[in-house]
Amino acid sequence: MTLSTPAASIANVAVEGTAFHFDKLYGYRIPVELMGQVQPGCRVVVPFGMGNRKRQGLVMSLGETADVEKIKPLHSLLDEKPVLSQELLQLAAWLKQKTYCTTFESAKAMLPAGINVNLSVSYCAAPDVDPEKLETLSDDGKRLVEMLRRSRAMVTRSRLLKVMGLDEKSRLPDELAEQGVIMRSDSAVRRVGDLTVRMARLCDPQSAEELLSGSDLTPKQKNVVRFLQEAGTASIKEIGYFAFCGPGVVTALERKGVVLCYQHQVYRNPFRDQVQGPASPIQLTQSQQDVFDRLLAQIRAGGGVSLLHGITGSGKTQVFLRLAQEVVESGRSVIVMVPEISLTPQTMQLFYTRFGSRVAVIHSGLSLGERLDEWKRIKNGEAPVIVGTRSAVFAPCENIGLIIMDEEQESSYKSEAAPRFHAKDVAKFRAKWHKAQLLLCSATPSLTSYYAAKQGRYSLHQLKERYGDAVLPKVEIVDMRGESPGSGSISEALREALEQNLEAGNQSILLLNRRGYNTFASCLSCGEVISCPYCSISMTYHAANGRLMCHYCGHSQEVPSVCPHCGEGHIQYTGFGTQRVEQELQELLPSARIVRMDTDTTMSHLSHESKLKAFAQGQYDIMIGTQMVAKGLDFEKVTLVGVILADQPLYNDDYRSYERTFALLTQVVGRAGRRGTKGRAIIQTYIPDHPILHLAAAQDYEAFYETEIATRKMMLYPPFCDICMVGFLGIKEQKVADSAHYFLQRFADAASRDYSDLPLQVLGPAPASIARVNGKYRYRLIVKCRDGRRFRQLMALLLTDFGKKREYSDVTAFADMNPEGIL
DNA sequence: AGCACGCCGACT
DNA sequence: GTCGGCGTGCTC
Repeated sequence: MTLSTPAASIANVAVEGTAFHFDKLYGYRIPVELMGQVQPGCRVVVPFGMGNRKRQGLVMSLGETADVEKIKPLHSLLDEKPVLSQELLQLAAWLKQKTYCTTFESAKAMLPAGINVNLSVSYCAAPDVDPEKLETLSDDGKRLVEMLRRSRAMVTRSRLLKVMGLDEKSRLPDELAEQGVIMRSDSAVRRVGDLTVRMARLCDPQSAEELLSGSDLTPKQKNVVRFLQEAGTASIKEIGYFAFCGPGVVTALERKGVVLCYQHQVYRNPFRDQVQGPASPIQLTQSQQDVFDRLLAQIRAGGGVSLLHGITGSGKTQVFLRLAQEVVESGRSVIVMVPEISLTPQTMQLFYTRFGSRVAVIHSGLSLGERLDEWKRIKNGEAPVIVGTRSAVFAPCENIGLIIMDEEQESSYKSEAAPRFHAKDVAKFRAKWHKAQLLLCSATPSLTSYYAAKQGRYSLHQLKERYGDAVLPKVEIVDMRGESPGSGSISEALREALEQNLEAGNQSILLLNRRGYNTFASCLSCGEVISCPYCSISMTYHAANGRLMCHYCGHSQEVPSVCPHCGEGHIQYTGFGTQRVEQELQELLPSARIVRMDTDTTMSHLSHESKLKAFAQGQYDIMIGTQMVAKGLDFEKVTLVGVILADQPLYNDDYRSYERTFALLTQVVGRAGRRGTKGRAIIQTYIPDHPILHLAAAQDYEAFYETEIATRKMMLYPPFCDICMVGFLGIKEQKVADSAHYFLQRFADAASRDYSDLPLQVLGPAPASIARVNGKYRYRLIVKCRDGRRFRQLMALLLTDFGKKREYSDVTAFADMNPEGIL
């Protein structure tokens, strides 16, 4: 007989709500009753910290341990089947390393929000409490116990505190629970339930006649039996409808053992208004066919990363569809990512026509329930084609053959909240795991991707001809300095072109860059611009609700009648809003039917979609709007595109502003004249000599790339380095600034000692360009570096140290690798 | 972050 | 002498 303690089975758990500096896997003993059921990828509830508060966790792995002493048991198991596969668990661990978040945060990004549980705490009165003990309680305590006794049921913590008028952080209920006068219970409540339907059938169809002739059943019950005899099986709802009875009758029959009821899970259907049309065979042009052949060969040879550079209108989508078809036929899944929600319905439609219900869609516009259902369909292998935005990259597929990322340069593929990942990196991880193909596509690839392709790290494919007989539009640059002052935002040349186009019965698109076109409210007397009380940014006037809104925190307020600064004068709106341009345009062309597309009005995505549809059907002549008009679907009758002012984006103090401007102009210009007719594009600007405008006008990506890559190399910007932004966030500005300096100090120390081998360059700390958001001050540090293992080790160390620093406990620090927009 | 433990001052 | 401040350390 040995004296050593037997090793216990433990689960290594990623716990929710840990901070980065104490995030690790915590070991929990698996209680006997859960033995064999707890698997990696299952969610659990665990006691955490000295208070043993219940927290959600995710089992990352199983193991054994000898020191049974300090280990706690799991509280409960939330999933019978793992919700994350081994692959996604590994991905979660990798994301933590790569993006400096907690393991649970990584995992959370992979799960549909609806699967999440709310760990709620509730209380009820304890039975048989010694009345003497009650006497010792505080007044609030007595009141609380009395209240719980009266309600005689479980009361949630939040409701209890509200009714009692206590603070959210009050410890009173827990203290009372410790004293045993009330009882506490932690339970996990699913936020969204499965949508199930109660179905019924006869237990024994043979005996139906017997039952009908007998007198055991009431007339209504006999009706139900008669109906089920014919129908076989039906939902309770259907029975109610056809047998003319309420659900109670069926329940009674169930009790008598006549019918059998069961739950049937149905999926909510986000395709409600999609039509599965006739799928005509895809005809590829010669160059499309060449690209297709090469990509297919690559997929069959075990995958890799490739970049498809196809000019606008070259029919990339046709190639996607054919590839997807091949991959699905070989029994593997396809993930198709698009940058914006407003593009999902159109892409979905294309795929839906071909693959029907085997397509699943994932984006933030779906309800929680819909997302949950789509997630399940994918997990059950019912939907091998997934179309969606950034989060679709985490689709729970088992066997991926192809991942397509359309418009790969788009900033929406980068997450700006923890986990701060880029979907491209995640896609690379998954493609490698599955030996799948990652296909990046764009008419204007990011410099980084094109560089990688030129270096031979990605295979490069080009589509240089427009599809069909479409030709590239003729582009004119209009010098706005030549326009008579006060004539508004539309030049004579543009007005004329719009008029001609209108008379010819063709459609036009006008692009406004959002920046610089906000409508500010300012005071005529003192000139003060009204700004958000929580953020250092001007408020924008919204005609839709007649209020001022802050684009950063969403705060909205009435337009003040007197200036809050000088106390008098009149408030006036300045700037050119989309509304303003629309109005101006309407005056110039009274007969034109104009539709406006705004990204920032509080319109639902549904109305975006219907507006796009109406425009496509020719119900409008001119569409005017921000960025998103550049990315809509193909409008056949659009032959003129106007860019109201192409200056603003060039002045952004971001190293990528040229890249973005070039991409935007190329895209919007490409909208003109897609079939047959030669299109025309007019770019208005105050800086007509700027080379970027001419490169965009010429649609010459190659030349743009060459000039831009030279600058990047000289100035040391990506792809020649990585940029790591360290952000500091807190209420007290001085504290935030101090903490940033402290961090820099520690950083410099490490860089000159243990990490002197790393090539590093640090800028800052400086207040972020929007120094205050939501009442919190922000400072940032920019680090030029190489995102490698050593650097990540250093950054993780520094963040961990910072987290432990008590002095700066009210400042949060985070790192964001290659952020889009440097705040 | 959130909670318990522990070592000093103000107070019944 | 005790209640309660918040500085310090830990979270299986």
